[in-house]
Formats: sequence, C-alpha cells, structure tokens
Amino acid sequence: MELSDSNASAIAERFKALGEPMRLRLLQALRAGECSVGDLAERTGGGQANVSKHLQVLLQQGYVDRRKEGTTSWYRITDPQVFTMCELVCGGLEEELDRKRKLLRRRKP
Amino acid sequence: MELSDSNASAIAERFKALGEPMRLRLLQALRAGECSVGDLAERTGGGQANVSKHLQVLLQQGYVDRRKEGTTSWYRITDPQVFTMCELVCGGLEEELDRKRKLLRRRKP
DNA sequence: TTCTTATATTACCAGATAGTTGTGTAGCGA
DNA sequence: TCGCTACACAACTATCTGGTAATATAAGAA
Repeated sequence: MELSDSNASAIAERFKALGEPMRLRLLQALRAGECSVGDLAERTGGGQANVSKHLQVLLQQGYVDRRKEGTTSWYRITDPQVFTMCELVCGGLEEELDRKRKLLRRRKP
Repeated sequence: MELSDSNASAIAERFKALGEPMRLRLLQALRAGECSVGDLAERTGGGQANVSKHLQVLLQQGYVDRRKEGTTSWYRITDPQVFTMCELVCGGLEEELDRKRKLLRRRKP
C-alpha cells in the first residue's frame, strides 16, 4: 500500500493511537492476557473513565477487541504485531539516545 | 527494552511524531532522497513555516537528519526502518478495514 | 424493588497542537 | 551597500485532547 494523501490520515490515526503513554501502558498490561476495565485501571493507576475512554481509541483502531460478560468488559490484544512496532520504535529510541549522547560528548569534551 | 512507565512517554513521543498526516507525507516525499524545505513545501502543498515546524519534530525524534548548504537546509531520512513501521501499520489498516467491512455486512445482510 | 457493581458516556476544563502571519537571520549576487 | 532567497522562529488563533467528575446503563444480589 502506498502512502497516498487519502490514506495518510488513516495511517496517522493508527500511529496517533499509540502516541499516548497511557494507551501504551494499557497494551503492555494486556500483553499478559485478557483484562477487565477494572483490572486495567488498577494495573495502570488510571481512573475508570479515563481507562475506558482510552480503550475506545484502541478498540476503534482495532488494536484490541472486547468481549462482554455480565457487566464486565474483557479486553484483549487483537494483533500482537503492535509489539513488533514497539520493539522497532524502541530500537530507534536506543539509537536516538546514542546519537544525543554523542552530541553531548562533542559539546562537552 | 521493556515498556516501563518511564520510557512509555519516550516511546509515545516517537509514535506521536508519526501520528500526523503532514509528517507522514514529508517522510514519503523524503523517501525519494534528500530534499530542501522548499522542495518539501512544494511536494506536500504545505506552507513553508508549517513544513519547517513539522521537520523540527521529525528531526528531534531522529527520523530525519539535516545538512546545511548556504541558505538551504537539506533533509534526509536517517532510519529507513520508519517505513517498515508504516508497512506494519498499513497491514493492520487492511485488516481493520476488512474487519469493519465484515461488521457492515453483518449489520446489513 | 432496592442496592451494589462494572462499564460507558457526557460535560467540562486546562493544556497541547496544527496552521497561518509576520519577523528575524544568514548567505549570496548585483 | 542593497535587495533577494531560503529557512527558522515567535505570536496568535482555532481546534483537539487528556483527565476528572458526574451521570447513565445494565446486570446481578439481597
């Protein structure tokens, strides 16, 4: 798929959904397996409403799936490839840190 | 690298930098090779100041690098792995579209 | 029914962000 | 020197977004 103007927005939306610390923490928590909203609120230290709202974003972008059981909503990762992306970006982060360390060393020899 | 609370923000910043259509278009334009700000403004149809500002974001996150020559700034991709990420997210996008198409079919049989 | 639990939704506010306009700055040719 | 070009930066505005509090919904227990 090429990055045409029309789908640049759709791709950006998917990246934007991952561009939030709380949502990354939610995905990280879900890595252990299916969780309820309450579980996730406890694990991430977030408020119930806030966690629920962030989960809607992840749900809409298809990163997670939902299963209802009584009054409980169980969320789970739909596509583990999201962690491949995290690892890629982590690799870039390492390189970026190295680059910045070198710049600092060059400025303060 | 694990997704601890401390670096969740750093990782999110890197995703957030890609969560903008104009910045994706800039990267796409740079895929052809080194470009000046003027080139990029023309290719993306953005204003000079806006393009320059978005380039700072990509520069700070280490996605692009800059080389100055006279009054011209030449930008280029530093890490082509960003396109691997785009392809991953595009794959997810395809699956997501399929999923939504199936949902529509289920609702309107 | 009434109470409790679990989640979603709404309204609101403070802070962030994209885009534009105008200005500053640096290099270069006339 | 005086423009002219290319870019960066600051200020401003409209819009968006994260967090919270309050409310709505819905299921089950008492």
